[in-house]
Amino acid sequence: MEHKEISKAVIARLPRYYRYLGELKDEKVERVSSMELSELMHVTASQIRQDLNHFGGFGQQGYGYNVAFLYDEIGKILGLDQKHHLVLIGAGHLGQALANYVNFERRGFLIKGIFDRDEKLHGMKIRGIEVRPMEELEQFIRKHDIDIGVLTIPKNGAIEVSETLVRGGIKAIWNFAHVDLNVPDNILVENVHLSESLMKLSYMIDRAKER
Amino acid sequence: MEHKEISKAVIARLPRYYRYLGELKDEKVERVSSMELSELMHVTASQIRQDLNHFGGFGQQGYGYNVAFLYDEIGKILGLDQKHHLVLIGAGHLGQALANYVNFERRGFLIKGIFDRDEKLHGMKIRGIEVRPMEELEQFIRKHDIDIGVLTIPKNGAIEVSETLVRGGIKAIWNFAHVDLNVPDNILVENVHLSESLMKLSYMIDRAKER
DNA sequence: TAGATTGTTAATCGATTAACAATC
DNA sequence: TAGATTGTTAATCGATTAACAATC
Repeated sequence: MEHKEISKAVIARLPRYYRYLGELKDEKVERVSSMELSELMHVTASQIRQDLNHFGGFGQQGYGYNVAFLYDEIGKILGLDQKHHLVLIGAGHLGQALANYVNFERRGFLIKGIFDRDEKLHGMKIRGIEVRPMEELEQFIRKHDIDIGVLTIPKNGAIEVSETLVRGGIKAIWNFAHVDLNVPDNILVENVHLSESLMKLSYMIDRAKER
Repeated sequence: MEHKEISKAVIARLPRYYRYLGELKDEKVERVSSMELSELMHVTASQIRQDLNHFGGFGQQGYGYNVAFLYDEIGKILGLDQKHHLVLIGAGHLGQALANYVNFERRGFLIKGIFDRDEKLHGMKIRGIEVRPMEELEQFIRKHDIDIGVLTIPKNGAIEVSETLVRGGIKAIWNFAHVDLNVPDNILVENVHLSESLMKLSYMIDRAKER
């Protein structure tokens, strides 16, 4: 599959297509046209076709798209046909929320280890996974071939832990700490800054009021 | 303050400016130029100036921007000088993570009530806030002048609860459930779809591999 | 005043939408 | 075959970057 730098905007829309197609598939819908999908998702049919064509022709003229096929193809594009090994750093509520979220596992994201600074938590099990001390983190990544580190710790420790993750050979960091990590270029970072999301909402509320 | 439809992209960047300015302020930095900030944040100086000028001239030629002043101004734009009243629906791990996050409160986001379907949780207190039954939700919103409903429940219940929130007179919904809510136009929705965020990361990992 | 740096206009770049020929 | 709908090119729209005059 060739690809000449697909824009972030396109990629950001793929999971949403995937979700809608999954729902259609569950409803046993066999085919869908870009126009039907467009009405369902409130985006233009043109955008759907344009987006999908970045990855090759999944549809068929006069017919539309086969739901199950397109669902699988987008899944492959998103790498959901592969297993990813994660470690979770920070066994607080947020960490536990993620660890308990069954759907991640269903999509191939397997939490292999959980780490926390607090020794009172060590040995405790969350969904069968033991909480380990930070000292073991670097070794653990190496030994268990971990792809993704999930940072659910306060921002103070985040930078230091991100360096440990990098030393261990992680490929990507899913960062919930409210800092921008400064990692080498080949390490991928996806930030989830919840307070920034809330501030956006706050902005919108105040504007809406004025009208 | 006039404003002619400021784009979402600009607004999405404001909280990040706010964060960096807060840090500079804590370090007792008095002034900052768009170029200094640009290097710190890895964005163009041009973009910073362009963004800020949507809201009026906060800087001064030959000087730059006063950190404390700009911090406050952006805070006001984001509505952080005002109190917002929230209710949290879903007292699971994610809900508890949010309820325990002190910084929200510091920024004026006050959790007034927590609701859950599970009656075993009723009466339990999270950071001093009692968990209440869903039946009381609509009344509670009206009575306590609630702005924002936070949905930290599985997607099955989310649509129904969002309707209750709307009936109660909520202004905005911070939605962590993996569905798109279909609410009236005047209700604002900010989605946090964690699994979609993780899928983006997965996509990037698989691309990086191929090179 | 001279130097620095903003505010703002103009140029570029990229993403979205529209249109339509290709084709199932 | 005729009708439908894609794949794809072209047109539009918007966002980012560059440039520079205004001004502190």
